[in-house]
Amino acid sequence: MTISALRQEFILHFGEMGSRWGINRTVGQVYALLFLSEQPLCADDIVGALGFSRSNVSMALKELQSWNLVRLRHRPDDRREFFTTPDDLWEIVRCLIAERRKREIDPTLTKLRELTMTAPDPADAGAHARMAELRQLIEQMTRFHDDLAHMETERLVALLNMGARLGRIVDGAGRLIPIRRQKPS
Amino acid sequence: MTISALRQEFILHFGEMGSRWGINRTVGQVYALLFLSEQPLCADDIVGALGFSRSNVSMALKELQSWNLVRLRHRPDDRREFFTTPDDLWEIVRCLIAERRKREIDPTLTKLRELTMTAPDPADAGAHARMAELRQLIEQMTRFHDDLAHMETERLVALLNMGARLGRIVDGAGRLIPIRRQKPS
DNA sequence: TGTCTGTTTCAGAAATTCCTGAAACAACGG
DNA sequence: CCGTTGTTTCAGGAATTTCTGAAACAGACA
Repeated sequence: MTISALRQEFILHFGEMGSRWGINRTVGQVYALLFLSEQPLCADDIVGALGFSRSNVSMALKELQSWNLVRLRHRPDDRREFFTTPDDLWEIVRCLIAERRKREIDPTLTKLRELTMTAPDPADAGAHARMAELRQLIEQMTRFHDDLAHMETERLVALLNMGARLGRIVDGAGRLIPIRRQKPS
Repeated sequence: MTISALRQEFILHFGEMGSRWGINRTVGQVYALLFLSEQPLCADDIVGALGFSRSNVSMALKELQSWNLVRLRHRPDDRREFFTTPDDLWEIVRCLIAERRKREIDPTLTKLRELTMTAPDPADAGAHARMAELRQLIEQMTRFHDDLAHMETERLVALLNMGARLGRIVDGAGRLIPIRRQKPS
């Protein structure tokens, strides 16, 4: 399979960024390929397009599935598995945030709870307090994320687009300020 | 230097999580140590506490400085450099978000702009459109982040604490709904 | 200038992660 | 039961990243 220069460059970029994003080159490239592809692709399509080994592609697909970043499709009279990415980009963003939280935040929160739930040894009072403070902050942020995660995309996007205007609904002391309907968009 | 079991466990955890967070074990441990420490520490203190080589610690400190996660201190009549983490956790969160954006998002945004600014070759229309869509979404999110980054912490925390109630200020179609002052906290 | 105290750089050793090809496995149809 | 088609596992080689010790560097001061 041959790939246009435009696609090629996008795919290579995702491969390079992969390590910064906590995935590897193969996973990055496979994802980029699927993201751009109009039709679902099977593992061998990907091997043909990117030139990785079959097993490497298999691993990459498994990894992407564990991230919930690809959807599995089947065709009638075809035993092969075909893969796509969700069309809705916001769904992708939600997945990314949820997975990163699961991998990068939750384990630390668990550890912090474990470490701060026991009574503080006086000699460690400072460290204990600092951990408790961190734990509290992370809990506050994850609670907020839980709230947003349940919200419909339209509402989220509306909030997003309010941008700086959001700040106007609370005063400097964090109290709610009554607002009036703005110009309807 | 000897370290209590509580601190030890926190530090080791940060070391292990380091790779998931895009830093390495040394950097993670050094950061954790500084985070817990009541006084500023110099490089040799860190070597003594963690047992890494002097040069490794030097590299780690440089890396932390590039992330803006540590502050440099000097003592009168002492040429050594001492390091601390900011006391304000929200300042740390801001740094983290800003730096991750710079490393993980901005390069991709640049690449997407580069790839989508040229007219689409008809054969690539699909891929071009998908990239444009992604670019637009990222621009929307970074614009939002820019807005929030300028906001004072009190306001941000207030918004954070509103959580799900935030959703009530926009209706399903994304239009602003007038709200009344809630019970003053 | 020489030495003392501290930081930085760098080549290569050590450790880790990534990738491959081969073999094992699994499901299906004849 | 066997062959066909597809997926998964795994040992080990390749590549990358991390870490170290030694040497270079930089500034202060006698």
